[in-house]
Amino acid sequence: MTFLERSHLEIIRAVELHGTMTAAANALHLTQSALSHSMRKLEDQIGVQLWSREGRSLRLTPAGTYLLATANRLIPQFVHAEERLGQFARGERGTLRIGMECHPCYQWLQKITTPYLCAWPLVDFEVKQEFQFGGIGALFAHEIDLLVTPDPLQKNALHFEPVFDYEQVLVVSSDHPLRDKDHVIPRQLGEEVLFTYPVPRDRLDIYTHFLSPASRTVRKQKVVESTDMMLQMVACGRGVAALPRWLVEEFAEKYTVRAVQLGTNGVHKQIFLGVRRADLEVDYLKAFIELARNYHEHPSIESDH
Amino acid sequence: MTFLERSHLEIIRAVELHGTMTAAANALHLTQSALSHSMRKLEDQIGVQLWSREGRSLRLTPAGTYLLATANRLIPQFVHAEERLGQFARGERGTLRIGMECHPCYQWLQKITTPYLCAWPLVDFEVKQEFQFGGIGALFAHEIDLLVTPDPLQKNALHFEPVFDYEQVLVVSSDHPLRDKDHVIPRQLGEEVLFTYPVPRDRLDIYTHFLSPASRTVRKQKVVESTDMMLQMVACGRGVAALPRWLVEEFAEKYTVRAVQLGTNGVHKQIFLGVRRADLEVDYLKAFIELARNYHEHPSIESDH
DNA sequence: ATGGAATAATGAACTAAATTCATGAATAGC
DNA sequence: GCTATTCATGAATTTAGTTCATTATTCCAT
Repeated sequence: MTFLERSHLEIIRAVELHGTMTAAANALHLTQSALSHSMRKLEDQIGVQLWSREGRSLRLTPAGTYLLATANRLIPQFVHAEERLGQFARGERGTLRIGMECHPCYQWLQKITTPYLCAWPLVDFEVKQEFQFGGIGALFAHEIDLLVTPDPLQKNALHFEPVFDYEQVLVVSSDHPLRDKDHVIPRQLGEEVLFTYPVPRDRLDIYTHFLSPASRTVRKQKVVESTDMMLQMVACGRGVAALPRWLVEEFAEKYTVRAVQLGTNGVHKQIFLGVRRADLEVDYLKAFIELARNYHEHPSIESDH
Repeated sequence: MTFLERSHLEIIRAVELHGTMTAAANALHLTQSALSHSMRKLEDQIGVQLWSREGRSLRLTPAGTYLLATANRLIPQFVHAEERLGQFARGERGTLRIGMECHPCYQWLQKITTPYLCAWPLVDFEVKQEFQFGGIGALFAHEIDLLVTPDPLQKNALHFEPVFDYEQVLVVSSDHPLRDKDHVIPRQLGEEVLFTYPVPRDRLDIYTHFLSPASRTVRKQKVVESTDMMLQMVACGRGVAALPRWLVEEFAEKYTVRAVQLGTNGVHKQIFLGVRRADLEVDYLKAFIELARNYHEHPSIESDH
């Protein structure tokens, strides 16, 4: 009943990677014959060809294509599991895979990273930003170990920890009419060009917390990839943007822009750290959350250098 | 370097599920000794205990807990992959990639699609219309599996099946001078505006089978993207077009247009389904050709509702 | 306490499976 | 055509996994 082995997945990947069975066999330190026997047996068992043999070359059938996709998904997880087991063995135990679900989070993360890496030199650090099934899905699927997000979710198996409060503000150029206003109201953006990161509107605070509740919109929305680019455009009067206040202050020397409060009360946000509850015991993970929680209490001190 | 096998994952799951190694061994149709040896070897290789042996019972270590979580995540994916490969084997699942070489073919295809998708719910369906090296080239290059074309080609490795006969007619508005003619001759289009799909003239039947043989042309040719747009323009007297008769009848309720025979004998065409001969064995492909062949025999019945 | 039942560990014998070796057939490129 | 390369195949061989038989431990009932 169970035919499929890790070795089959390794082989189909290697054949795809190296082009021929012979080359794949060398790469795997096996003979071409071994691969041929092994895969032929699998084909017999599942009852479908993985490759169509055309002349002396192999072409993946739909079934083969599917199996290759499966292999590309599963093998890295085997490799990662072995790595982590090795880390358990050496008592280091740690690849910290962090997922980011918001652009400003990334700027914040960079401030935490340096002190953490110093304190935990043996912990490998990976940051991912794209998730097929969202950040929460990535946590569950063990693609990541820690999720940085503004949207916590009440789940039994997950724990969310608030680590950073910030205010989302409007960024305008230093000669913009709104520059010295105490605050701005949605109507005042009606004729503006708004620069945003390339994400859906329902993930942009300026829409969900400011424009949309007032049923207002801007003249035009333009997406830019990077914060630098965004501030550059704003600085030279091409439009406005919405960013965390601390981020604007950070870039104050580089770009001459002003921050204006959004609405009469301001838009106040929190960043959360999500983690699988089972991992709350893991030392190097616990330490990261601890560091993050303590760090946000003195952001002004750190940024005053 | 690669220790971890599917069997290890199966074992650690079974031990957790059944409580003891002995029970797990029975469930897996192996002996207790086999499991003990197998897991012991893995522990030696990775250098860390998976269970702490407390008396005669096993308690998972942190490393073991991690491996169990990995197993619970990966094993179901193996099982699912095997199920899907089984579906491929039984011809239930595949990807049917269809290439279209003519615009009216597309309308025809849509009529086949619905019954086919119902009959083969697990077959993925893709339709492509642009080919770098033509439809035949796309078939050879395995870009597509099925080519819908009016131009069959005698090739050893390919099989072409006629699936649909139709008559290409001139479409005019309901107050056009030609509306009640028995047929139209090339000269009578000399002052007309002709709407066509955006393809080269040598792929347009009205040129290859009607105008060009008589060395005639129209006053002006205008291209439009869609059949709807084409009929709309014709209906309001902006020009004429050439379409399959059944297509015109299908749109008769929506647009008040008339069909007039092209020339004394009419322009009669066939649509062919091209397939690689090697694929004639594939169930879900065979079924599509079968369905297409049977469907065209009663087009009038279907369109009379 | 103590014997019996159940557990996992261990080493040797055995079995099955995977791998290699040697070879053949097909084919792409020169 | 010829050569080099590719994948397939069958038999021989090696490796790995499994069982068998046994031991040590421990849990539990008496």
